[in-house]
Amino acid sequence: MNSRQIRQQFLDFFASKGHEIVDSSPVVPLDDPTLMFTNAGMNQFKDVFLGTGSRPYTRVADTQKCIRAGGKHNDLDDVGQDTYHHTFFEMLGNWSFGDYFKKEAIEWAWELLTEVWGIDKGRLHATYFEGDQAEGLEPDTEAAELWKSVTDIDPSHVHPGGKKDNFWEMGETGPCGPCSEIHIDLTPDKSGRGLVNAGDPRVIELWNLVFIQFNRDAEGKLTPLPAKHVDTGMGFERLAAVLGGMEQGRVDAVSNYDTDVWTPIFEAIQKRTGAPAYRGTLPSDPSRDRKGAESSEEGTKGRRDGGTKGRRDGGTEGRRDVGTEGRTDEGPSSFILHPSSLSHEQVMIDVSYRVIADHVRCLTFALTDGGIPSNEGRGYVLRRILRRAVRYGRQYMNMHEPFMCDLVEPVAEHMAEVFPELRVGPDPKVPRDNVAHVAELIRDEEASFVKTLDRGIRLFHEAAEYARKRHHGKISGEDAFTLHDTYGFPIDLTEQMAEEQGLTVNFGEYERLMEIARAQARGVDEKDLHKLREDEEADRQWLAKLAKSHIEHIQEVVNELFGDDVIRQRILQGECPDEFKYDHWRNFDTYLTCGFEGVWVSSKDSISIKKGQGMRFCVAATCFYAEQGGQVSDRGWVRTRTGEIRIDRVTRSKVKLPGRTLDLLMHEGVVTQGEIWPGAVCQMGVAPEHRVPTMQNHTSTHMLNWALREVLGDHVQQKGSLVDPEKTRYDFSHNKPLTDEEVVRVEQLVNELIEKNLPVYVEEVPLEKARKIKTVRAVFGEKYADPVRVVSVGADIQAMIDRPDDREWMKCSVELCGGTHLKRSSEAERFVLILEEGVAKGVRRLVGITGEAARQAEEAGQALLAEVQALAGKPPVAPGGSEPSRPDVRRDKGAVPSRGLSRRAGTRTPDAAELASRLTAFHQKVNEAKIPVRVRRELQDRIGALQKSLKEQQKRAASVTSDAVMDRVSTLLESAEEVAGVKIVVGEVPAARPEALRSAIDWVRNKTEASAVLLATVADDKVTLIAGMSKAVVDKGVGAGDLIKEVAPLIGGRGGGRPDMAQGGGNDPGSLPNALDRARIWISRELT
RNA sequence: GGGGACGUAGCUCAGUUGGGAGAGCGUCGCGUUCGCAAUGCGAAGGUCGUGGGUUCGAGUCCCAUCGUCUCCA
Repeated sequence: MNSRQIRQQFLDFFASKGHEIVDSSPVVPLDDPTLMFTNAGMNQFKDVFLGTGSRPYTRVADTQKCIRAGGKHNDLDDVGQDTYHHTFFEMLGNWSFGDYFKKEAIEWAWELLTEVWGIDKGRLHATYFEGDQAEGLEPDTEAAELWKSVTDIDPSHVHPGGKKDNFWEMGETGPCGPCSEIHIDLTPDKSGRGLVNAGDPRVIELWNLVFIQFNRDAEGKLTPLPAKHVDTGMGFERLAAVLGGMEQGRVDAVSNYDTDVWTPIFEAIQKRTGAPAYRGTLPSDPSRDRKGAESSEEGTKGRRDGGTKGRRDGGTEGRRDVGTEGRTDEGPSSFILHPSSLSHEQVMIDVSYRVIADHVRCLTFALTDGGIPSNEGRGYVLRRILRRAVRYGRQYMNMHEPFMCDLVEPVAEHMAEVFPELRVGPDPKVPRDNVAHVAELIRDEEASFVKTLDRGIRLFHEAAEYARKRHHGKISGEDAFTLHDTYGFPIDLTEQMAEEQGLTVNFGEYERLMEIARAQARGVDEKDLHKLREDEEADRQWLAKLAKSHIEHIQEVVNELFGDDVIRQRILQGECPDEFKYDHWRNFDTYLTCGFEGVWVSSKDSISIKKGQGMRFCVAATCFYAEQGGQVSDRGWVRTRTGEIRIDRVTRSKVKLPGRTLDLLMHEGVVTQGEIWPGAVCQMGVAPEHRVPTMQNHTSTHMLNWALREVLGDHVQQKGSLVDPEKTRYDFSHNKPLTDEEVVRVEQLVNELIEKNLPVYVEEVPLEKARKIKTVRAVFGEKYADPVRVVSVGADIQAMIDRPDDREWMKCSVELCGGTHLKRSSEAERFVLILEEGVAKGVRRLVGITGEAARQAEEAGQALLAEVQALAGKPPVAPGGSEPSRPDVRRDKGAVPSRGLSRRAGTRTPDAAELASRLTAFHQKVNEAKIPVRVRRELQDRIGALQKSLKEQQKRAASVTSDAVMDRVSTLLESAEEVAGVKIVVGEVPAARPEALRSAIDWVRNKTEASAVLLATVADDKVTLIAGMSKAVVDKGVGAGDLIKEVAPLIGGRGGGRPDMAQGGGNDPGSLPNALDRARIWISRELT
């Protein structure tokens, strides 16, 4: 029986019991940011258990892709060390939503295990919840009795279990209940009954049946649920191993890796790496050996049994390892094998097989479902998983080039039949060559990890050098920590490399630092989290109170206000109908129930909220749009007989009441006139200056989305969007910047739709039908209501439903959307893209504006274009452009500087300087301006060109001023005084850049045997001094730095530098002549 | 969410109380050679991520911001 059959038999079995068989939900839950990865079968049904969602069926079963890494359940460090930890696995499960309960769950589990799969009943044990006094929970005798009555289990195989193992909770609050686990005894003689729940690998849990029957509230109190649910989970890989082991008669040595779930992947690994074949050996005691494994805290769960289970087949004794005998506590020899023919390296090769196979499966599924390796969050977990595998491959299989990417295809080949998304990607409507896509992502990651490793190796050598010379051959814990913390160099690699060089690592110190760092991150985190929880809790309680009061009060008045029976009924249920937001948003009569200003105010309290005070309140029904689906909430006003409120924001808050959950629409605002009494009839309206541009932007977002796919291709997927009155911001998958042509084309297509004055169709349609329409855009991972609202620009929705496959619809924007839209496309007036940028690898962001704002952006763009034209139109005439070439003084040190240009030089420099500053200012202006992308790009090109030509001018100007300086300096040199064989060159020179002065000094020093030079220039009332001394002068003890220190104070400044070259300055040009005189005197005195 | 590091030439990087922006590779030019490889000489190439601040003077110090890497949760 192969694994494929086992999976199918499970599904078939529950189908035969009336279960709907559904697909696994994506393993990367893009729509649930609180959850890193799907880590249990029930994840996709969470809303059902919480009472916030429902399904068209009450019995369901599936095999769910799960990842346990990085979150609360983190098995990453254990993978490879034993036979049963995985980062990725399948969870088989069956559920009942208020349908069957304990009896059937137990009966069917027993039937499947014993009758369908024929597991020896003598090996099966069941546990039930023994009760908990502190919680006031009774033992689950119901389950215990059922085991004995509906199955033929040996009654002595039914064991009680404590809260830890037999009471399941989703979180700190919420649905929970007792559970009953089925364990299997793998001891050869079936003697394992004492080992149930003892954490012994010989008796392991196979299937967990959870009976959800309570709800835990914020105070920790448990109340029975009206609808009781069943939630079960059975690890597929483990099941396959157990069934396989029984079939082959080696129950005492089952390993998850010895099944056909893994063998094809192992074969692919061997083929790709050329490593010796997998032999199934295990490290004797992984927790004692950090080699090749992440360091881990002592006593990590699941480690205690590491060496007791070996694989034994084909009679080869060497494949077994023995856990305890001869164990040493240090050094590389702590893997003890029996017989001793297998070395540490050979064992690590087997560990590597398991690590690589597990991780490549995990990555293939995660990346397929939309995960991307990155440096934070779940992406970072994926990166770490990849790196862990790559490191094992590198260390033990000698793979120094990307290889993980080549294993994606074998995984797909093996599993795509069950999970077709491995071939075509997560969205069958947008098929892609997923294997190539995933392999490419992995290849990139592998390549960049090699970079990180190389950098780490370099730093390691520095640390090793220091250790050898100064630290008795011991790499300090601090260095090891820095290598790990800052440069991501794994500690075990540091240790291994140290060992190779005969060095050791101060591991204790490293761990101490690591612990401090950990505690720091956690401490802060916990504090924040605590605060957040408290705030949330306070708010939650307030909302619950408000909701209760709202419902009570609304009963009394609803009849006076709403004639429509259906709507009245909904209001009475506590719902706040808000469909009025689409068509009646300008003016709407409703009823305001509760208010808030620091304290909670009930509708019946005779307390009013006065002018200037803020409030949050509910209404019977509303015409306001609440924040949702990327569109911001409306703003507007509410008026009662006594006062007026300005509404700034409307949010949707879930409130849990006994037995149900309410979606409260909370209006937030400030009283602007009079006072407001809770419980008043009121009139409300949305501010059109806020709403209209928002609608323009939202409808344009849809047209943009469509245009992008037209221009760029079908790979364009929405990655996020934000619509407010100012703009629409749209993130989408695309791996390179849009070209100028693409930007123009996209904008043009949208504007064409606007000009066509197309009607915008809106209709509520059954989800199933809506999804069938060709071209309909749904956001991947998003959950939609049923029926769903379909919004189309230009295509009649009924016609689309009638002919969903018609290619005609590809020419139209069709989306599932609950937002507010225009009636006709022309109301958007005009569409302009004002930003195009990258926001993450493979994701671009566009920002568009419409209507009046778009027009203004166009105008601003044209104005700037005119401005740049003006800047370019009258560039200062380049001086000396047509002059005959001059000797370059810096190159030709002996040349006499040419004369005759000095008069011009001083006057030309400011022109270039002015243009430079104007250009900088203009650049700044362009950066801040709200202008079309295409205009911005053109402006940037123009600015770049101007900067280039400006630079050339400046260069020419600089060479002119340096000529002027050289003129002056050569005059100074001719008339220079000589003291003790040293030419003293001191004087003021024309304004020039410091570089020109320095090269002039170099020129003098080269020209003379020995010289002391001090040059000064004045610009903008500031004096710059530069001094230089020949080596001979420095040798005499006369330093340039000393000279500057002597002179600079005289002109009200300071300075300093090295003996051979120094700079200084001041802001008193008036006293410069005096200062220069003093300099000459000082130099002469120092020389004699 | 919290911590650390890094942004300098096309690439890889150096730049030490704040005082002349550098190296190697690559590119280009000129030699040596029948030609190639090899090699000699020479040159071009930099808003030191961006914006403020301190200073006579900032790649270097301070603040902010963007980007990249990395550890922890």
